[in-house]
Amino acid sequence: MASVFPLADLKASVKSDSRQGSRSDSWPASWVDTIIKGDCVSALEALPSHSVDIIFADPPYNLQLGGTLHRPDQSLVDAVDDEWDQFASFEAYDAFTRAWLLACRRVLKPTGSIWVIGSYHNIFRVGATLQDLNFWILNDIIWRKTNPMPNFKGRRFQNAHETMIWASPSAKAKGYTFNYDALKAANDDVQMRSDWLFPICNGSERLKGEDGKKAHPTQKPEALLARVIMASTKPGDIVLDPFFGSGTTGAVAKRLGRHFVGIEREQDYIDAASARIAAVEPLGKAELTVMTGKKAEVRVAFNVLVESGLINPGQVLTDAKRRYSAIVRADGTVASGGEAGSIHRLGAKVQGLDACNGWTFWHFEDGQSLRPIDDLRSVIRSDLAKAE
Amino acid sequence: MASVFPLADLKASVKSDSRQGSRSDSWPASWVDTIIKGDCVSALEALPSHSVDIIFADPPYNLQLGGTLHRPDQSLVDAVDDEWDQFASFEAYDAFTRAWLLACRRVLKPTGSIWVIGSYHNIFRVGATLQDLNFWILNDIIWRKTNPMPNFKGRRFQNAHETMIWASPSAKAKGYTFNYDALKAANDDVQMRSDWLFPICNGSERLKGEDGKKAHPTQKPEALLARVIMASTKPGDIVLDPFFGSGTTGAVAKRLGRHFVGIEREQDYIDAASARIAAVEPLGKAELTVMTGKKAEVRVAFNVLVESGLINPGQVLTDAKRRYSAIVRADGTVASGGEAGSIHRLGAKVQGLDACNGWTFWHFEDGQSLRPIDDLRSVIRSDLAKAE
DNA sequence: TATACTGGTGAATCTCGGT
DNA sequence: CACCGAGATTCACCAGTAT
Repeated sequence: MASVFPLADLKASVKSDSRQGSRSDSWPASWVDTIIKGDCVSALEALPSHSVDIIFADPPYNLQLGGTLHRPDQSLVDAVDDEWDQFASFEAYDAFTRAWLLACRRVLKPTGSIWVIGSYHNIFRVGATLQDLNFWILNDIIWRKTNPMPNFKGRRFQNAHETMIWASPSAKAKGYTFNYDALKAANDDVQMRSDWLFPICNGSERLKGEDGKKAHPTQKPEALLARVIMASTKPGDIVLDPFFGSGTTGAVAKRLGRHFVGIEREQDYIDAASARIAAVEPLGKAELTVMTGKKAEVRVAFNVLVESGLINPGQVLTDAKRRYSAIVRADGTVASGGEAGSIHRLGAKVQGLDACNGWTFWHFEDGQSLRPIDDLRSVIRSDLAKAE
Repeated sequence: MASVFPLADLKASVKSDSRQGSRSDSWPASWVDTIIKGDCVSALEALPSHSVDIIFADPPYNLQLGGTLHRPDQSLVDAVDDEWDQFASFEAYDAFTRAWLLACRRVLKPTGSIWVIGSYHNIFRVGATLQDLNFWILNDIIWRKTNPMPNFKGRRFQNAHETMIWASPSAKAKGYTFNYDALKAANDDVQMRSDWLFPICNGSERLKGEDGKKAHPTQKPEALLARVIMASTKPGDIVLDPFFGSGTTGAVAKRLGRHFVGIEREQDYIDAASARIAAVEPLGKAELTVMTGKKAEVRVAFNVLVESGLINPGQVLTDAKRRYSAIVRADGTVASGGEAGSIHRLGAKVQGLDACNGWTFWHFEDGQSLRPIDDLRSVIRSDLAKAE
């Protein structure tokens, strides 16, 4: 399991397979459940046509980072500045994308489908290229991260998600696998949505080198791959990953009773992935119904009440005994006597305390009575519950 | 308010404005707070350069030239499965996208930013075109729908989100507005993420025609626009919407004390939007005050504390744990063990770091407790505020 | 043994004004 | 344009150590 296949050997082996006639004669093919060492496009071109069921691709994102970035405590952010992520221009990136996607399409069965993950740096280019090559987009899927890295300089929104595109090889190809009922059953009997919530990969799941440092800079969480594979493959299918990296795709495929093929250039990554996959124990048939992921959290912030019109800008809030009052502003902050801030900060400030729960401290007029604004949060929450 | 401006009249008016010299002579310009009737690109080309603060665009995502909206509907999918036609229509869509984005960039101030919303049918092409035109993507934002349309056929994931791209006009343009502190305060004191949760627009907010049918097929919720506008504009800014439709952008901009400009071809939509905007009551100045953080405070240099006697030459400063100490000198520098410099440089040096905020690092004795010298800066600032 | 505290870190296109 | 220096800026989670 997880043996390494130098590209030259692969070519000879595929040739010999084809000489023996129909594929079933030599099933499983020599390259199944191996990591092919070599360039992504060359390796894809060495594989037989229409031979894999799905492709999961995590290509370089082409990040364009300025200098170094420090956290507020002055510690250095360990950025992805590897050579393999550098491209000279958008044109170069597009040519690369086109080449590997074309090679993927030849290898993919007509009944197969392809997943590509990326961030705003590259995903729009990937998506447009997929369409240009007449792939047919089935969904874009949002991986919402429970614990993303913050924006340290406060100049943008916290980049809290990545995007996956799921596509079939052409508009006419309707035979792709989609385990709708299993997903629905696993999702409390409602349809699986296009936004998924998972933590990023760290802790014991994160592969570490002998130096204790992360073995790969962009290791994806197994839960994410598990949902992808459970959604769009059947047991025994072949899952190809042309940018194998730390081998998450292979590890999850093996665990879920699927075959894998990885393509990877760097020996260090191949070594880490081989050892990792060797340690994986496939699940029994009965256990293959898992991974519902995290239930969507029901955090409701104060600005949601303002944006939804339950609280209006200009409205006056008071504490339960009407000793303090504050005015709601359109930006979702509250103001009182020259001071302004969040419901929590201002509640603390007017009382001269360090902290305060603004949800229970501030009240609004409801007819003749005062009610805590927390009551309105309950309204939002029950709306959300109905919706989900 | 919300008067309609035929394109021919607009051209004459802008010409006459420019003859009068500086913009302040004719402010607000004739085209502000109006709906320009006409083709999107022609209307944009008639507006002055660098004249609007942000652009919010909800472009059509029909990939056919005919103008019918593309929906993920089986019959329409079948209609475009000819590969050549499909490629031709992508090209046409790209040319259209390029044209209106270029026209937008000329009209946008260098300190402005642009938002574009779309779904997987068009957003990848829009994003790639933005990058090709050297717009600089700041974030992609996911609008998660609480109540999306179900997927009836059970062949895909429920399409439960749309994507917005937020971009500045170039990588070098750093002056865009982002009300980070207000967003954070409104979000229970944690920074705002890139995934936003809102219901789709229905119920009483949804504009209906006399026949009781929806007036516009893709009316966006006001809450979504409110967050966009509160995040990236200041009161009094001009918000341009080149695909005005039912006028959500104009209605929210007016309510939030911003100016708007809409461009729309169809008279029915113009009529609906005009009436809608006319009924909007703008909020007052107090409600529209945007919370700001330290970055917006007046600068107070350390030597001001020394000159005003709040800190005395010879006084000893330490860090919070009394591991490092420094002596204040009369010129407003501090010295420690042969080294000297600004509070920031010396703070960095004693810790062996590249940078340090001396205001929060250095403390002074106040009775038995240590307080950061930043507390004294607040004293100066409140004195300054009283003096005004 | 349980709890509290400290330190580390993750695909990041992350300041701004003056000279 | 470049360069310089002031000084502003983080969330969730895990692991290891101290109480």
